[in-house]
Amino acid sequence: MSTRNDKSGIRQVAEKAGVSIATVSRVLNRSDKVSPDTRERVLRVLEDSDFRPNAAAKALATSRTRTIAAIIPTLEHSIFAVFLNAIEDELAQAGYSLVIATHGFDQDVEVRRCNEVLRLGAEAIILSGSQHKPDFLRTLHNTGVPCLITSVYQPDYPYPTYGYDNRTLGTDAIRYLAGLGHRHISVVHGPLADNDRMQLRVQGVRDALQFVDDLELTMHEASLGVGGGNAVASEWFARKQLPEACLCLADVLALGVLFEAGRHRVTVPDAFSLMGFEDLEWAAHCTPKLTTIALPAAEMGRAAASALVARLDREKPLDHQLFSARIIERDSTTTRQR
Amino acid sequence: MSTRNDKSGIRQVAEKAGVSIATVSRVLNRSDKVSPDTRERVLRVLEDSDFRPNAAAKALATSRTRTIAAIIPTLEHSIFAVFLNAIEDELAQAGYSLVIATHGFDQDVEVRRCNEVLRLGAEAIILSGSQHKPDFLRTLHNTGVPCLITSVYQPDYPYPTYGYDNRTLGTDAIRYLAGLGHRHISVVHGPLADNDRMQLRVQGVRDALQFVDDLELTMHEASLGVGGGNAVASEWFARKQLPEACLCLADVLALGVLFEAGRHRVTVPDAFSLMGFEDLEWAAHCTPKLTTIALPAAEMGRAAASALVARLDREKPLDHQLFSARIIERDSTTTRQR
DNA sequence: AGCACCAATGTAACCGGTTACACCCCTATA
DNA sequence: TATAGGGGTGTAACCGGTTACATTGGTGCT
Repeated sequence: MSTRNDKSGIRQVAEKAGVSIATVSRVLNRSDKVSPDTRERVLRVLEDSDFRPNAAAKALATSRTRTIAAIIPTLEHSIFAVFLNAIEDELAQAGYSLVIATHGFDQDVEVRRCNEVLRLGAEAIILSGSQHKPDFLRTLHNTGVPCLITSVYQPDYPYPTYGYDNRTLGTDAIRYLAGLGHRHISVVHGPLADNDRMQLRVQGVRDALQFVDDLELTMHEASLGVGGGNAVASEWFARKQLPEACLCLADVLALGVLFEAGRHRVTVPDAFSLMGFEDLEWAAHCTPKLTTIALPAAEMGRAAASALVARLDREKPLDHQLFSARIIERDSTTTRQR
Repeated sequence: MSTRNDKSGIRQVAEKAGVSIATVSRVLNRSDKVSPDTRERVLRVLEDSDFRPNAAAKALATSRTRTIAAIIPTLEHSIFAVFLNAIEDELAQAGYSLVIATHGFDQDVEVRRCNEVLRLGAEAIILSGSQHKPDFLRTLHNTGVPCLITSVYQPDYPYPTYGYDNRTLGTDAIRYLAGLGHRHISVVHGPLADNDRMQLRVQGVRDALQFVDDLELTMHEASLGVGGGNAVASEWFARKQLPEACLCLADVLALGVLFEAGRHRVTVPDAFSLMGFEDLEWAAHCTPKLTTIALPAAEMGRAAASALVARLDREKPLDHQLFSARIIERDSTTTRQR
């Protein structure tokens, strides 16, 4: 129940323990050359004086803040939440703190937010996606602050990427559906502006045209949410023209399509095969259970965090890393009955 | 393309502009007494020298970090993501940064994480729920760091709460269902341990017994996820005993119940009325559209953030604030046919 | 005894800003 | 003309740690 105005700093502790501030600092940090009994004495004082080291002072003296920033589009897509949760957990274990900044898919805001966290002292930056304001990455690189691009994997990219091969996965998804006998596939994707992950998936989908004969694709853009999926499917019902198969490039879109189908008393996969992308928590529990591509977001977050920690603590250079996503076959897809 | 080793600090800027560091600092902060032309000159130098003020130094000198921390159970429940997104946005506008720490519903971890962010220099803390480790709040209060309890509203609580009246909302939900003629209601809730919001809702549900005659409640605990809802409903189908109405104290649980019903070719609300709690994005888009209680999480986050900013910037004292949630009647509930 | 050496500890400079106070110079007033 | 007043600016102390270097005292060797 210490009263106010103790101003318990390292100097107060030093005085109480009858040693110099240097010794206290040494006890606080490396066990470096401090005699056992002195250490004991200092530790004892440290115990009951509620000393809380001033991070700003420490940061100023050492030029280390032990803070890493993640700059993401939004927290409201669960996939980012899962990703960040893993990062936060991993960083906490390594004694680092996470600062989160969101930009709402706006590249200008992203630059602004990045400058803010840099000013704040972030020692490393986790970015999402490879598409950024021109020069942004170069400028960032010039600051000397390590930076990791996540959610995409592009080994030829000038900065290290940790992520999935969104493009190939898009192709894989179509090939999978084609393998079930589907040739006319409706693809529902989210807004493409400022979202390169989505763009890559779409590109991958288009690539499939080269591999699959007689393939016909119909693209639909929808807002990234269950409502977006609803809207697209609702169109189909309005014109009474259902797809043979539907690939949604985000699980939430698939959920929207699924619900809309239910609203029209149409069941999946009887009426059409439905496939998602991401494998969010509910995908394994919906009806029918959703066939989708499992993105190991948590694993990626964990790896990104520990790579940056290794970079900062042990100078370990950053490299690209691919996280393999795989198709999870569940009940929402079926072979085409001819 | 500034080369390395510029070490652009306030002293370098001062030198380049031919003024003293005090003047640069003055230009950087309040417009306080600096002659227009001097300011102009300094600003010009500031322009092309990529000067980035050192936040640690500033924090050390001013004892201000302009950082606020939010300590929440997990990012993986969308409701928290929505909440944080709003906080982050609001803080960014006020020039504050948000540090996020999660504790995974573990009170000991919560204390630990709180100490970390405090050490890091958080000037205010946003907590979730009123249930914490004994003495935690008192100790926190003794540090002098303003703290806001969110997600609950308890005007008699010794620390300011910003939130909903979870208990009354629980009662309201049951009364609403009772009003539709339902008397035998199955209530599905998430784990109660270390989650007082859930406990309050359950308590509120029980309170309803005093207001509604012949009311019969059956409580079911489930893990907080779609899978949890599945499991509970699956039991009902296994023993072929469906509820007349089902209240899920979290939307995800309702989603699980809904999907399980679909799996057994049972439609809602024909077979039973289903009601959720939270109003997540998809609730307005599922089939049937879910009747639920809309928690204004974003509004609450925004208000919490700006209250703390007002407290820090203008000494405005914190108080309790109630956010009214209301029942959104949609299609998953119906009157009981006798 | 004298000396080298080393471990333990203290002193003080330093990190990069902020800001109290001193100072200078110019104008208004007596 | 002497003086007070005040705006603009600079000097230096300070924030609370870290750490290079100095200092001290003890041990082992010749």
